[in-house]
Amino acid sequence: MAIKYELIKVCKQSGARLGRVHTPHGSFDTPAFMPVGTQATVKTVSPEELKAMDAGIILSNTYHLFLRPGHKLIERAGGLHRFMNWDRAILTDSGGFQVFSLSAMRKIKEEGVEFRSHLNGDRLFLSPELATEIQNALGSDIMMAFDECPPYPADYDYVKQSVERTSRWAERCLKAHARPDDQGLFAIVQGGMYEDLRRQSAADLTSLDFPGYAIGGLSVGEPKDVMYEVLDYTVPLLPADKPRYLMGVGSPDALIEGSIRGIDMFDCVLPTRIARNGTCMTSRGRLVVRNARYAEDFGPLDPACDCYTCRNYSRAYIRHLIKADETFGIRLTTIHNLHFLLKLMQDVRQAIMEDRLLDFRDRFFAEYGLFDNDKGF
RNA sequence: GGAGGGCUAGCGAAGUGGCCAAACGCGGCAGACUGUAAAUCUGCUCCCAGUCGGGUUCGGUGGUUCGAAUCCAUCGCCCUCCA
Repeated sequence: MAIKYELIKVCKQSGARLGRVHTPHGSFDTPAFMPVGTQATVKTVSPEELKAMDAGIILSNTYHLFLRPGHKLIERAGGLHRFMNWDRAILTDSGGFQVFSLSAMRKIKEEGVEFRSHLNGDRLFLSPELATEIQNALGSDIMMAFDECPPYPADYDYVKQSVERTSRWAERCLKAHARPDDQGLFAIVQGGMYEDLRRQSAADLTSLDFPGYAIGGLSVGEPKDVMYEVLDYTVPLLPADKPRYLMGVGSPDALIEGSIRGIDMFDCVLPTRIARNGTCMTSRGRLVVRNARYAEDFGPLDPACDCYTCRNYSRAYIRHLIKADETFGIRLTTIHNLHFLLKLMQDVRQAIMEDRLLDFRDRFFAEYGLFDNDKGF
């Protein structure tokens, strides 16, 4: 087995899990946040910078690399790790999310999904077998099963057939998987906001014994309390000896709430995307550094932060760079936001170790508020 | 001295009798962003009210007209060419 989960400790106060996931490219501690590098790069930052901020695993994307530059090319380059000069763990998403995000230009069939390339309109076809073959060629440490991520809201009958198809597809991925000793294949539990469908999905997939399980189809527009409710009844359906991965979640409050509910892995484009759009995560809430109020603010983004950006640059300077379209500006905000989340997860792990994650959450929220609130300090 | 062209909202630039408070771009202000079609997208950007609505504009002034950024006269300023 390529992927092993080691449970280190359960927080007595919250039930959260402290653990370690072992991969062919090193281990990472959980709960963990995984930066997203869709096109074989975490936008604007180098592998060295990612390591400096303690990223142990990053994401990449099957659909995007299949289109460009092509998985065969990456295979010839010696695999994705070598191609992008990243020697720690890589998780590749299967393209299932693109079934959701590119819904206007694809058609779902039992065999797979027909896409029109978002780059040039080419007709493409992605199936469980092809998504698996591509990920085998890329050589990621963790591969994801090709799933269908239904939108929110979606009616019960639709989600039910989607769950059943996702289960059939997961089984096909498992069969097609050519390198189980080198790469772990995770299945994705769907079921929308319907408890019995989540139960059905989890039962289907856990019977196939994957080395890890993801929860998909959340953070697609539903209210946060709905997402937490789904987690409350879905996480307990997953085996305790395997990592549990909540896909697409990355606001600071949700990382803490997810950890409390027993999630081990998270990924999200939020920190990197909002960074490029001039918004920063700070210990005191969201800070839109491009706002005029920071034009002459010569202090750091977050006084409580010790990242490269906060140690060396002011809000006024970063605002100037972003307003002037200088790429260094979005590099600085990206570095800060990633550091912020990675550090947050370190703090979460420490709190689990000391059985005080609920206390930590309360203190964090008192300072931070919810992600939506800009305290604008 | 002569001939021609021009002056429109913070900037650039359309508009050449009514559908014009005036396209579009830039700049400015704000918002959104959650397994990345995103260094993107959306809204606002003369003044007051801020839902309706009201007021003052298209170099200045004076005309023509039911009606003028648009036509006429005149003044000012800018640019090009010839002397």
